[in-house]
Amino acid sequence: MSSSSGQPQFRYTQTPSKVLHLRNLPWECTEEELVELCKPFGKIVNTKCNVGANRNQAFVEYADLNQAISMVSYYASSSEPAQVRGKTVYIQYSNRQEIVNNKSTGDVAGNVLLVTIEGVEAGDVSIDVIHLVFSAFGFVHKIATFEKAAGFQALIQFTDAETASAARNALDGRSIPRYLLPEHVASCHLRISYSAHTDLNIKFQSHRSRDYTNPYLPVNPSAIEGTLQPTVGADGKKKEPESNVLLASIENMQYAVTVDVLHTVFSAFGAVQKIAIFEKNGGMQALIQYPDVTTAAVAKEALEGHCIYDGGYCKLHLSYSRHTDLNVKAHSDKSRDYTISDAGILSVPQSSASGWPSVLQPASAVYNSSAISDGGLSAQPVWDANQQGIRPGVYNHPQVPGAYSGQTYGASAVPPYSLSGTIPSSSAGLIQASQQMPPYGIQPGARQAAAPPSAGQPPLYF
DNA sequence: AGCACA
Repeated sequence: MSSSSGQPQFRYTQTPSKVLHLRNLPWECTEEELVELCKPFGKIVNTKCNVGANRNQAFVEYADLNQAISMVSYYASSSEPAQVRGKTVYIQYSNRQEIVNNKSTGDVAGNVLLVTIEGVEAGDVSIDVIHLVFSAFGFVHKIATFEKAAGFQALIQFTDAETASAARNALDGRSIPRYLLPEHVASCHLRISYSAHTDLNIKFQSHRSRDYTNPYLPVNPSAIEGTLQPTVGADGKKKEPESNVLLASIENMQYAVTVDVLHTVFSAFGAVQKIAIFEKNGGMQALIQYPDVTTAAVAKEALEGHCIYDGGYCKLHLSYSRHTDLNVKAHSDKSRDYTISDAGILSVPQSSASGWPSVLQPASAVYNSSAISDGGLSAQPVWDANQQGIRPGVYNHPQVPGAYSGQTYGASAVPPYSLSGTIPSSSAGLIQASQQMPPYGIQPGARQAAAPPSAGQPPLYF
């Protein structure tokens, strides 16, 4: 019904409030960054960030209404939009007059944690992965997982409330390391509270529940991975069926990744037919279509976990798409169809039979970061298409023990509790040291908005 | 890019 009183306010008729509503924040935005953005305009008395389905909204409450007004009016007339990590932030008055923070109300510490694993489906995170992550804090007695409206959840029973709270404090708001997750999962944040339970009643060992105190508990036959379950590898990761189309998610995207950049990178393995870029979960993803599965598999194998840019920037995570033929605009800033263009567009050499790219840079340049650090203004191109330096050795050992490489975690006694809400801090160093991808001579973002950090502007993540 | 569910 069309009520006149309870009607949501129209965009341009919002009454000022000392609470501001900020949208389009990066999902990993911290309270500090929020305060940094807002404090020039007045005293901030309260914040609430990572709000909304995508965790990309926030609220900021000023001490005084005029301070909120000054921020809104400043950015209303500013030529530079409000930004956090390069993303334009949209600011408006909240339709509420104060931030309601119910921080852990009635949340009594117990020995059982209720963990909501956000952004994943039940099949994405195995119970073994959950066990691995939480075992770092003490003996995990029992785990029960289930799906609710809130998403995929798990009850995790520890010996006592002290252990449980240690796990909660360390892991709440953080993310399960990527290497423990299927490649298509962009982010996976843990929201942890205490359960009212003290002892879980686990009936069967199954893919949904586990009792580690009772090895004699029967295995539920109906709960064993059956025909409807996705193919699961030995490491418990879901395996997508192979495809000629790769899904790339790009982590730590400090520089603009354009269609052209992706084309350069992925063409090293064969003719790229189509590319489409889109936003998902606040991050960037792209679909890259090859003519065949084999080429896609080679590209996936070679590029997975590698970074487009030196220094851990624009790290690629690849999985097989369900698509086989993309329907994209022939030429836009977010997509390209190379199959219908003029002859000669497929100028990049086909991949050799060995599968190794033929356009790679000599290894000496692998650690040459000039393309980035001098702002892309380097006089000599870092990469020359005519220079056919192939160094397979570089690619034969892209992984280093302990790196986030997907196979080594089982051996590692210490889980990477760099499990940061943003980028695993240890990850950057590993990449820099060993997991680098050759710089394909890409000039970042064609010198557009996303200029690389200059000397006076250090990268954010170090 | 569009208002918080603990």
